[in-house]
Amino acid sequence: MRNPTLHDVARAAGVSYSTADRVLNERGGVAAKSIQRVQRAIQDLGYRRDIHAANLSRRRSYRFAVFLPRGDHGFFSALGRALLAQAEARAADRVSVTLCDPGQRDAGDWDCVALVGAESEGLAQVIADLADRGIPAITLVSDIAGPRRSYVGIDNAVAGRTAGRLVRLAHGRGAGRVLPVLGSLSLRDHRERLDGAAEILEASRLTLLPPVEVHDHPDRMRDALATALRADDGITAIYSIGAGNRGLIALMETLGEARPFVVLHELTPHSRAALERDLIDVVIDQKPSEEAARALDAMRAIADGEEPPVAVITPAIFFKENLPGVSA
Amino acid sequence: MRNPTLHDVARAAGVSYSTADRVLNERGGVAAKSIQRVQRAIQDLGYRRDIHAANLSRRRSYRFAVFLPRGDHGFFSALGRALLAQAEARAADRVSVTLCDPGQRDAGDWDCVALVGAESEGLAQVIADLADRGIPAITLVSDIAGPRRSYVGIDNAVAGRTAGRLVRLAHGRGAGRVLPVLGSLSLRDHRERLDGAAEILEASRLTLLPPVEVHDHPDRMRDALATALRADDGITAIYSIGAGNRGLIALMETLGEARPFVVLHELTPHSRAALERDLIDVVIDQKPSEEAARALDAMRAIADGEEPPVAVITPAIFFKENLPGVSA
DNA sequence: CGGAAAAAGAAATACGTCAATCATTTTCTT
DNA sequence: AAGAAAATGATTGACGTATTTCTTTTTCCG
Repeated sequence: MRNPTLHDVARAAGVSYSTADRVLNERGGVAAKSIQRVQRAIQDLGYRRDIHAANLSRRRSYRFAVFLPRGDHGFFSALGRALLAQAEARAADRVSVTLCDPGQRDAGDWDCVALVGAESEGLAQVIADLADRGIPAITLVSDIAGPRRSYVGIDNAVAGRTAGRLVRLAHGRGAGRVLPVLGSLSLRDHRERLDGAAEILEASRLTLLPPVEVHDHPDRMRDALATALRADDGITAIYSIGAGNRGLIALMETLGEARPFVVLHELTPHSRAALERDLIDVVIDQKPSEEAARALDAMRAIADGEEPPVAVITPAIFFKENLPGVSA
Repeated sequence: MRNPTLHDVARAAGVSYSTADRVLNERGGVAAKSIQRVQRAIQDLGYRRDIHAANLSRRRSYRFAVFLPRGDHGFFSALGRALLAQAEARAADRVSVTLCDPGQRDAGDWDCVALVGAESEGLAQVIADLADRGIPAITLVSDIAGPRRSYVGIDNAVAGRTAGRLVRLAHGRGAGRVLPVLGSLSLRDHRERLDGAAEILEASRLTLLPPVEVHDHPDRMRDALATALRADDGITAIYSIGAGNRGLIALMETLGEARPFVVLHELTPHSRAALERDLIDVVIDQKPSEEAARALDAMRAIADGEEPPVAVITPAIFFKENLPGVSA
């Protein structure tokens, strides 16, 4: 009943433990036919290396680095916190996470690193650098062009379509004008969300207005929105694609009952409070803690030489009515 | 830098390894003052037992049992599959899961068991029985009254409120009549969902009709719905709380464009296809695979003598537009 | 066939914990 | 103070794998 050990494999293959070990760990210096016999035995017995015993023996720990954009970019700081919390929770599994600054030259000896995919910056350089050093990498939040890598994050186009669907739902069969607000059109994720929303709104009686860029800044958000609403009193919905929602919320507070329907991203204490106070209608959340958990799962699998599980995170939709309790 | 071992603890406490071990594993026969010194050292050094080394040494495996209602009750069979899949994925962590029939007398030697909370059946008996044998238990899907246990599942009241919110959203400021369909009013989760939905609809211009009981049966579902729709042509929305949705979907197919707004539970191949074909509007999903994962997390923590993490699962909301890819 | 190289085997130590045994020391009883 | 009991210490061999060193056997080549 017990799982077979490498000793069992060796016995079944009719070779010594040493040889089985040499094959398993690809140490070389083994005749082709021995390799085959061992692999055959591994197959037959369904042998799987006991990864915990192996880790114990080689005193291995999982040293992961995550490069997050610096600054208090709401979602990224939440993700950073979630990653550290997850690492703490997995201390028993020998997982450690270090948050790094993407600007800085890195010379760490990592088992795997995670990067936030963004086209700007010298990211391609960093990746090439890592590849040179034989360090595997995954991307977070937003995938990146280039050699295929494992990706953990939400599908931004799906998020945008979800927003579009919610806006449509809120309008019933009626008409309306939807104002998209985003950080910048040069940000890939923002563009993807916008395109996703546009795709859904196209087929309806709703008009998607040209997007306003507010560079994720609350004050600009507030001013730009106030201006836009003054200029066009037919706006029935706002889709806030990026950050800076404190400004949006503050503005909604001044409008009272007559405010447009509002969809925004990321569940934060602010957006949560705004939902509860009926200042906004829907929050689409990327679930940083789930993303952190899946990212570590993927990195561990890669470090163990396994195939990382596919992990596309379905964004959560929160209304006032289904806010999670204290836990999340 | 390395984590302290029990040897380090013993040295720091000025006792032998044996004594430290006796304290750690509560083997008894240790003087009070030695106990204190060891515990002090554990504190000071921040010692944490290497659970993997421990498991290796005692050849431990996690033997879990899950009692699921028999029959092809859509969600439960999905949950069962998810549990087995999760167990397979955690084989490296020595996790094994056995699905059991709640009717049968059980004499297994489990490290932890999970039960579906339902008031009926001799469940209280089973739980008492387990307690006698010193086997810890958690509840799934629907919590149960009685001594506090760890619970993993969605909050059905929240799910119901979510459905209510979606129905309201779909009606804008307009009026409408909402028909709830459920398996039986005697099922706690169904009642909870209904109450949740009622709570949200109350404050609106929508009327919540008396619920129809269809006993989770597709044919009854279809007939009952057809009858109801014929009798009341003012029905603008249907909230299907339980199972048997194949019947609902088949009926919608015959109605064409004029069909009411439909919210139902559980993402299955059927409901998924119906979403894609615009036969229904929203699916609220309990995420069986996530529930399985969290359940195993909780069971493992309990078996390791740790505090199980709180895990209330926020139901996912699916439209046609945000259906997950192949993976989920 | 002889010698070198390649392949295979044997053995030991370690990782951190568990569990058991036996010897020794300390503490308690009366 | 003697003897019993309690507490402590010392030691050992697992668990399944990694890793190294050393020896022995096999294979290959000229």
